Amino acid sequence: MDRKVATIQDVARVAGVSTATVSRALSKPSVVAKSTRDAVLNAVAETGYRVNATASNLRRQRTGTVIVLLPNLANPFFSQILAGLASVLTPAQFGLLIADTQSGPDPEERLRHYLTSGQADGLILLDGTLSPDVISIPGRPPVVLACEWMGQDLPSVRVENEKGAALAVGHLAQLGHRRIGHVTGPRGNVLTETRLDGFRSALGSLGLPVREDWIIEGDFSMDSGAAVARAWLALEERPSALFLSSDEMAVGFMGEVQRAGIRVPEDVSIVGFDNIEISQHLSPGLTTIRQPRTQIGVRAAELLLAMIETGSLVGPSELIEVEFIRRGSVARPPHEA
Amino acid sequence: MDRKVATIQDVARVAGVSTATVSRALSKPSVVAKSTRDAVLNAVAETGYRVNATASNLRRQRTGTVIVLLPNLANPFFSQILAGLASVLTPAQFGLLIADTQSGPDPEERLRHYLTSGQADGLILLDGTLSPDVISIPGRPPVVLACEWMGQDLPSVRVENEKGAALAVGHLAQLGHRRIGHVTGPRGNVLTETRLDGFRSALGSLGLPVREDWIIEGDFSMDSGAAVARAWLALEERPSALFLSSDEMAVGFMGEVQRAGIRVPEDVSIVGFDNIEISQHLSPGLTTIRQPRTQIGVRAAELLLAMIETGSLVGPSELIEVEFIRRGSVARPPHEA
DNA sequence: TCCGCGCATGTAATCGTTTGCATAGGAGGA
DNA sequence: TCCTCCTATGCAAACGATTACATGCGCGGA
Repeated sequence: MDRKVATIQDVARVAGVSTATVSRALSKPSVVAKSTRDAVLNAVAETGYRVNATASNLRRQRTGTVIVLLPNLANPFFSQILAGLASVLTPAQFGLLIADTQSGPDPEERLRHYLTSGQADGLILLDGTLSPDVISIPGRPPVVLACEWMGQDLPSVRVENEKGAALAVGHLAQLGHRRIGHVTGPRGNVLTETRLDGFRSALGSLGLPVREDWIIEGDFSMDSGAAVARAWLALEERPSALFLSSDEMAVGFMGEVQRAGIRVPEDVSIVGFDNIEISQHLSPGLTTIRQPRTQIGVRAAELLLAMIETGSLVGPSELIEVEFIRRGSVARPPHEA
Repeated sequence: MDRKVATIQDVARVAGVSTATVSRALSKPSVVAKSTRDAVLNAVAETGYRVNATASNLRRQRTGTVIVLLPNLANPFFSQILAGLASVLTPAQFGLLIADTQSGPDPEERLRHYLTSGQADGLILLDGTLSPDVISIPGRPPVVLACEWMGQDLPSVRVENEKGAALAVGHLAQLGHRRIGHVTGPRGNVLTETRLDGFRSALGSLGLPVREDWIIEGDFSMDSGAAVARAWLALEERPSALFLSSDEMAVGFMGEVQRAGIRVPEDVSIVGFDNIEISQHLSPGLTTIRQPRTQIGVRAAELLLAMIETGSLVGPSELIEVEFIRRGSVARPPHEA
């Protein structure tokens, strides 16, 4: 009896109806009579039937797969967004094809490949470095951006990056800091540029000078934070406070300067961005801008599902709020009032 | 011409052969004559044909999907293993269905569900807390454990956990520590138990006493590390060195005691386990046992692919080596010689 | 010259669902 | 009573690939 998995045929036989009715009873229950619906459900229970997703997908001309393109899976920031994605996509019976753009040679080419291969019903882009040109490919599946992306009006989930930068700078200025520096992500990345813009205009509106030599390029990683710390230590004139475009860089920076004997926050104030889990466990705790990462993933997945459902290539965008979180890594500046 | 995606029929027509020949030319090139093979390949190039994975899967009675069951996707430790898995599975045309056991109500039930649903060609288990009973389900797909699992002879990728514990304890003892404590993961978890066993027997073979009140239960998380720190601070008699079963707990512990004014390593020596990225960026750097996480994922995926290939439920197991990494968080004990 | 063997290819069934179209039967209005 | 319309169901054709089996052809040995 149970040597093989039950098919829809078995259910139909047991319930004494046709396979069409079984299919309908399961997918649109409203169109079948209550009595037959019950008979079908009983037969399903009796046979242990589970619909074969592959066959269903084939017939319905979909793949049941969503591709996620991200720069680095090992980065906890992305993996938490991924957790949000999975929590929506998995219950909706979609598989996740994860493509790490760092691991291959040509990310742009990979993106183009996925858009044309018909391997997925939709695409979620977490890599802000990819060029937006490719999305004009005809016949491509719906795409949602879960990171900012320049000048594109694709559906996206965005974060209030400018506001985050303004919150950081505003708090530092309020404490009395006038010499405020910034550590960016890699140039060209949209997160980098938006936060940098926010930083610049926040300084401007507070009447504080923008010192270009205090804007230092990093790449969001802890290693680059440590490298920036060494550069900062070598400056003749140092900013008294630093806003870093990611918590990871802030961690790397703080560790490196502490090992060099600098005290945080007495000698330098530090503000990060992200509120990764570790931020509250450092000594001192890291002041930062919180982004709800899981929520970003959840919303992006919901947006994409809606587009897949309707077969549309356009859709709404979502703005996710940020929040300033004060911890021990900031204080009044050392010398000035 | 290109208004729809090309099917194998189109290729066959263009190449002037049957669909069977096209299929063979692509999947087992050796059985078709060179001339026809070339004709087929040209036709493929001309039409832009890509095999429809869904149809192929249906016919071949597979799903093209591998399910990964892990306790917490947002944990960088697991996401890095996931990166290793993806780097093997994605090129092999397998999708990844990620199931977070924390997000649902009944993990055991979920596992049973996945084993019976026929939704996947294979399963990878990263959650050491799940009970091994379920694997006796008839007709289940192949399973690989990428974490230790008690007394099971399922194919698995294991790490030298006992040896790691021994390395940690050995190093501390060599520095002169005689009062060494241990912070475990959650009880019942296999990693927890193996490392605890390693800790106990290492102390034993060094002739050092095992103080049960110095063995404190955590749950691998930073938060629990901080909680343990508060417990440690409250002890009348404190161990001078602590081996923690995860770097995350060590981070939480170190941050908390530092904020309480304790100096690391002058007042207490700390050794973690994992070598997560942040370990080297802390101040002081965290001494730890390195586990190559990406490699664990890669090997697990390779093992599973081999089993899927051969249709076998058994396979070899793999032992991954660990390495002791000394950083600033350990020193000679404060009082004793 | 004929037979048989093996290689390369074609024919067609099959995987398990979904769904457009056809149909039966019942209700309700004239 | 008859006709119409609607609802619930069945029939059968897809979806696109793979593969067992059949076939045709050429070549070598007897």
